[in-house]
Amino acid sequence: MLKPTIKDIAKALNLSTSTVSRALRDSYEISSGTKQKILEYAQAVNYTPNPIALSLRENKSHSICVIVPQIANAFFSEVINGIDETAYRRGYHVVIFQTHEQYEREIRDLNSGLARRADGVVISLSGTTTDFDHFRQLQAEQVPIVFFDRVPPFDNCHKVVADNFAGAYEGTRYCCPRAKNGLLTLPALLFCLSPENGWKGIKPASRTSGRLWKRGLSGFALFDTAETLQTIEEIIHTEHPDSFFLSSERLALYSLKGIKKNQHLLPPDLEIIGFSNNPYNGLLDLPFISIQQPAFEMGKQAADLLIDAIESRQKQTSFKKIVLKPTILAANA
Amino acid sequence: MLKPTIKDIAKALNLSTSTVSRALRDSYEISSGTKQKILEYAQAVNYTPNPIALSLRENKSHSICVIVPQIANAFFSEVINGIDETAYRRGYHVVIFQTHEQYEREIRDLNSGLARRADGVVISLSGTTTDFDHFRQLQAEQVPIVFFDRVPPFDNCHKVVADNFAGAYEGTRYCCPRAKNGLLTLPALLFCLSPENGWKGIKPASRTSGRLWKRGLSGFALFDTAETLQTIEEIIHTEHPDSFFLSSERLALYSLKGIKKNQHLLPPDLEIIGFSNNPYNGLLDLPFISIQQPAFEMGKQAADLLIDAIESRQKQTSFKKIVLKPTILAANA
DNA sequence: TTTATTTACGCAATCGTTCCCGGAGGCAGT
DNA sequence: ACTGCCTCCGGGAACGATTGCGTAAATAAA
Repeated sequence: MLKPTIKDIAKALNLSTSTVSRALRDSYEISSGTKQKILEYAQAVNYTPNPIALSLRENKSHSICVIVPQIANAFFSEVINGIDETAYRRGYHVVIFQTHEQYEREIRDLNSGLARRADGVVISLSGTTTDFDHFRQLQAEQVPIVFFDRVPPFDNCHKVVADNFAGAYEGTRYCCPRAKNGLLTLPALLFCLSPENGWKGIKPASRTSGRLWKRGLSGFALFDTAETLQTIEEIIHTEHPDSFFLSSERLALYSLKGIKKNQHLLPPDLEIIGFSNNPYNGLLDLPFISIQQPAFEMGKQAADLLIDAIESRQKQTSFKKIVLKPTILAANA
Repeated sequence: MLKPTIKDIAKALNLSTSTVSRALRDSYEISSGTKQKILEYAQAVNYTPNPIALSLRENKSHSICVIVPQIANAFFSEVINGIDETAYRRGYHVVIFQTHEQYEREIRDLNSGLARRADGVVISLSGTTTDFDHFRQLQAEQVPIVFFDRVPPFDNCHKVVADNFAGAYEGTRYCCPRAKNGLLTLPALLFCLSPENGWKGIKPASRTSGRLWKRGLSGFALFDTAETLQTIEEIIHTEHPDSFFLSSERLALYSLKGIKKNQHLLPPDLEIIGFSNNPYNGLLDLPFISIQQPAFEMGKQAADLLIDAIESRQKQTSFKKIVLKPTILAANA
């Protein structure tokens, strides 16, 4: 049997749909006798309101659109977990989209999420997004939107980020004192970590210790796993670094593989530091000091911020930026 | 400005909504002149059909409901990735729910997913689900549903699983020949791996090598991370095993932490084997042989199976069971 | 008894779209 | 000229729910 509708109930009880609807919403206009009859019958046939009909009427879907570069990633999946936690608690559904680091898919995901009348968007920018007109557009249309982790370079929007400056600073301070031949970084994602914060986070620390800094390759080639591996191997062979700074989760994994494979070429007191939320970090065979972003908390706060924005009917004028502290996890801890 | 509707276009061009609708669907009943005018105008105002209205009319949402125990898990997030891949390709949206291993939430997730008129469900059972009436109910209501990995013990449903028998068999064969004091397993999830397969997978291997097998604790306490850690430490202190079989991703992580912490109590040629999809497995400081389930492929196939079922209008009478081969990843490979 | 007020419900529009009818006008065949 | 048949388009119901408005009956106030 198909899902019963209000019409079915009305017909069965010889009432009008308006009466049934009002009874179900416990309106004062309906006598308690009628109310009870309707409630009982609805219970009996297991009536549930059709949210699609409601969405159509109210132009609201009670769902939020979550757009991330990739789901299968320790950081993003934990953020999604946090978003889900809050959304579930506050009665929203979570619809997921992946950009696979592609600007074009970001646009398409955004369009298709909003075509479905998502009430708002939580997003972490794709690695190839350098143009932000599509977000300007959404802002003009008053679509509630919250950015997390990889955020756009302008201020009039809600943001939830980790304090990557502090993370990188503390992390490199931890690492540098023992670094001898320089610190090498693969800054593929640093522009996302925010250009002003990522490098600032590293630079002061490096000046403190007075070490040589050298950039590795930059750019998006490093999103490709094979290329990451190849790049790190090249660097190892030509530069013989004794320390590494790995600026993102995805980068970390394949860099570590490359380092492990060529470990015989590297000094025994090798230092590696990087952003990573992988839960296995404490169990690695490599001296990997990870800067762990508070992913779950970021997700929770981003969702709360978004739902607050959705539910406050008034036009957004002020914007929040929430900054959370990362934690440093020493190798083999 | 709000999204333009068919009605807006009709009004602007002095036509009826029927004509506009037909023109947009390229109906033969509309003259090419009119058609072109409508198409051009639609393009100009950036018209996109309202999928909610369509859903209401067709009683179809073009979205699939995905229910997993947890998102932030290397295995499940990769499965979701696979589901998303297929769903995106075939024009469906993915709505995610987590049970957190709770039967009650499984019921609620199922209800709320279907209340939103999801066209079908892809699900991996919660660890505390022992009763399957809710699925029987859905089957009676002809809701398309595909189970993966943790599947119910009856046959008349679609399933996508890894060949855990082969995985465990191969894995233990790999491991056992060198095991001396017996193999110890934490079978918390083995009932999910399917009672007949999980243990069968281990037993033949153990008989082959003639070793002693001993069960660790069973039950759901092991879903709790702190308790997993405590349990594994107890086992280490009392049993002094020289090998471990860890039957799930979540179990693996905390067991490994316990093993690492107490490594000094264990023999140097320790053997550990278990199901795990963590990408860092090859980089661990422990001799962990992981049985990797083809998570992405499982997700893809599950989604294809589901969408096929959704789109074949006829009542399902035969059911598919897809079995995929796991791969064994040697330690430090 | 008449009038005013409340109680308890029904009617119909609305959201955006599709699609079954029906119908006007043009053209050819008889 | 009459019938038949296309071509091209509009009217209106339907999907499921909510809600402003109207109104009958019941009750209260005069």
